[in-house]
Amino acid sequence: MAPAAIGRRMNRMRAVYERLLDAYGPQGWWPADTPFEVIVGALLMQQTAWRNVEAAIRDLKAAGLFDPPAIAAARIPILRRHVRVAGLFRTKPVRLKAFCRHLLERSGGDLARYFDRPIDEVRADLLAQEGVGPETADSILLYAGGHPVFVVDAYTVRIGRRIGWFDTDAYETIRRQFETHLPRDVGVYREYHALLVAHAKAVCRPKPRCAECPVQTLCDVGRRRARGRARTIK
DNA sequence: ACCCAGGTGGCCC
DNA sequence: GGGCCACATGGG
Repeated sequence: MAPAAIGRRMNRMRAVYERLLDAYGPQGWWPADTPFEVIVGALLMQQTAWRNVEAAIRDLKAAGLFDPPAIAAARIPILRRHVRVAGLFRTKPVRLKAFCRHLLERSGGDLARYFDRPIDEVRADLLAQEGVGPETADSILLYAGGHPVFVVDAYTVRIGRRIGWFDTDAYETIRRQFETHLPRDVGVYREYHALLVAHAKAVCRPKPRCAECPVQTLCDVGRRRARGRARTIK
């Protein structure tokens, strides 16, 4: 794409960011006290309402099971009891425990040390863990490790498609698009992703509530797509 | 009684 | 590369 076109796309992505920020305010994500809590939340969150993840985290804390050594040493039936509320209870406890064991082996459970490598190396290491796909890996990198990667989730895909920014759900394609057109800034990446989630929960639902949409800019762009002017950026 | 939730891994072609 | 499926609880 020509530099001028990249510039226009960049301006539009930043304009939408400003609109979202005006509409919903700073989200201050990720909602966690420590990097480790980000990791636990990311592993339990998959395909589950956040409310239930919070309950599971509270339960684990109350049981004294909230650091890598404790979880790595816990028996699966015990872990299962505490995370059951987060669903998928046959896989999540096993993956959580295995991940903590890996953290211990890799860096003695020291997360600062774990993340202190080139992004690509940490990302590959995360993706090699059972139950860690691209979104979970990038959530951990961005919100726990402070690495500048843009997180793509189902909400990002839904909103982006409706706006007409892309016509695909290919994770890497969409991630590259955001990272290409935004400044490489951890703060912006964190806030943008959180704002997209806020927007999806508020009005950009499976059945959109466009009449109540406080971010008219998005609707304007959406109308362009409705007239067949959408373009997928390669 | 549905549908949905901040996915992932295992299939298949 | 893409499409479909099971996984499991809890809330609307």
